[in-house]
Amino acid sequence: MTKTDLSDRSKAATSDSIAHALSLAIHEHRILPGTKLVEDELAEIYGVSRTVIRAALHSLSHIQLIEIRRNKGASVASPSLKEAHEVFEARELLEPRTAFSAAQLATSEDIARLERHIEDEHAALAAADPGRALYLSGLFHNDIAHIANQSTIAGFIETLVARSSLIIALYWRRESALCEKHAHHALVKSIADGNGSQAEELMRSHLVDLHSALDLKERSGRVLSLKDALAQ
Amino acid sequence: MTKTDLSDRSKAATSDSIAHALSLAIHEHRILPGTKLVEDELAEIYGVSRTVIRAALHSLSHIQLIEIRRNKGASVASPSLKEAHEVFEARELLEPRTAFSAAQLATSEDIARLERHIEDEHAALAAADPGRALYLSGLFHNDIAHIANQSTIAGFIETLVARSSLIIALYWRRESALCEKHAHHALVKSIADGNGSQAEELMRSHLVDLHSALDLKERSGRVLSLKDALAQ
DNA sequence: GAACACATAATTGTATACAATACAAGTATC
DNA sequence: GATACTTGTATTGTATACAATTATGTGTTC
Repeated sequence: MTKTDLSDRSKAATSDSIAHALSLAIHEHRILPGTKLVEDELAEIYGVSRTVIRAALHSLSHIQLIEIRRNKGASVASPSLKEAHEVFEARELLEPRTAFSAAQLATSEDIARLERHIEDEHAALAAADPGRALYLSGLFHNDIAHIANQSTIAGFIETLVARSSLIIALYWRRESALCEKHAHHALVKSIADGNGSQAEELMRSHLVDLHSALDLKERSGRVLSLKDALAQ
Repeated sequence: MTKTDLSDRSKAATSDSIAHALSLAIHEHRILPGTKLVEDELAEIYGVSRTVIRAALHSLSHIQLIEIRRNKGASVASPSLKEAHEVFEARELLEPRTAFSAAQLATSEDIARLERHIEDEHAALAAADPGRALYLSGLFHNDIAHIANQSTIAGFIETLVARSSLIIALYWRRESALCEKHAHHALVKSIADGNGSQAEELMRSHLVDLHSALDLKERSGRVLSLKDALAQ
């Protein structure tokens, strides 16, 4: 795949589309924590000027997916262990509530979408694409927050899920992610049944489960070249 | 006060300092919801190019203090009534928890700072500067979140407090803000006593109180000229 | 060979120029 | 007189040029 393919892919890349593409790449662990994001390099990759790259990078820094240090540039954030715990504590505070509300508000359409997420996630795992599975699993949580019709809290959860992806890249312990599938399935079932307090409790235990699957050890963190990582 | 005074005030204005100045002006209701923020105008006021103004505006838009619409520019956000309720619901979910933790972690230094906030707020009210009093009251809440040593959640609360200021500008019903002073005093006392569950409960009822002081009616919303509003 | 100073390159920060878009006012046409 | 069209102005979007800062490499000295 050539450079032209990248820059012409979507006719004119906006800062939003670039931020989204980078975010996706980070979510899917194609770009790992610590990777330097050089403006010129990205500008050439996406076929725009540094101006729009800078806007995209600033967006991502506001949700703490990347870190910008003055005169030093941007790199993919690597949350400390304290931050990692904080993120999951915040999720344990917010998400059980959204699961409760979602159970009361979900339409059959919502349920279908949630089930589709689970299927897609399963397919990604089957296709040996754990990065994509992780991304889809995040979408699942975001979707529940949106079903709960609390866009403010949903926004917070979105950033927490995004940072969770970084945290998982750094501190994940378990090998198999299959544990999640059951949890998500059970959650959807209780939401479909309109059983709010059960959904709340399932979400809480699911998050505690994820939280406890983190470990102190730092991951190796080999870093791909930017161009390869973004050439999807 | 001349234009030069403004642009030379802090030698070289950075996008951060400008974002902070604008944020303060919005907090203190010197700039009201709906006000258009024109880049050229701000660039001249602060003596920098549009480039740095744009960065500042984007920061503020990420915490939803202002709204940027493509090719339409920025204006101070005016949250809908639904958003207003959401913000306070989110605060009712997060802040009682931080109050609880703060009660367990606060040092005597922290307590002193909280008491100083209350005094400053009282002084601002006495000086017939309700905007500043509101800002200081927000700082009080942010401070508690920081004392709780949960920087992730503290960040969320900061944005919620900021948006609360917009909401109060639009939907405030009561005349006197004195009700708050007692609530804040009692909160500090229970935090100083290390009584977590009492602090938690006081915070919850304080927020419910604030929430219930909102009303449907829209406020008049006369808008100052930008230059006057920012010439402090 | 290690530590330092200095020159050079790479990268980010800011200002400015120009292009694209939106808004308003006026003009023509029916 | 109402509507559609055109033109002009204000404002934002993007690219580029240059300044400021940081990183890198090379020699020199001990």
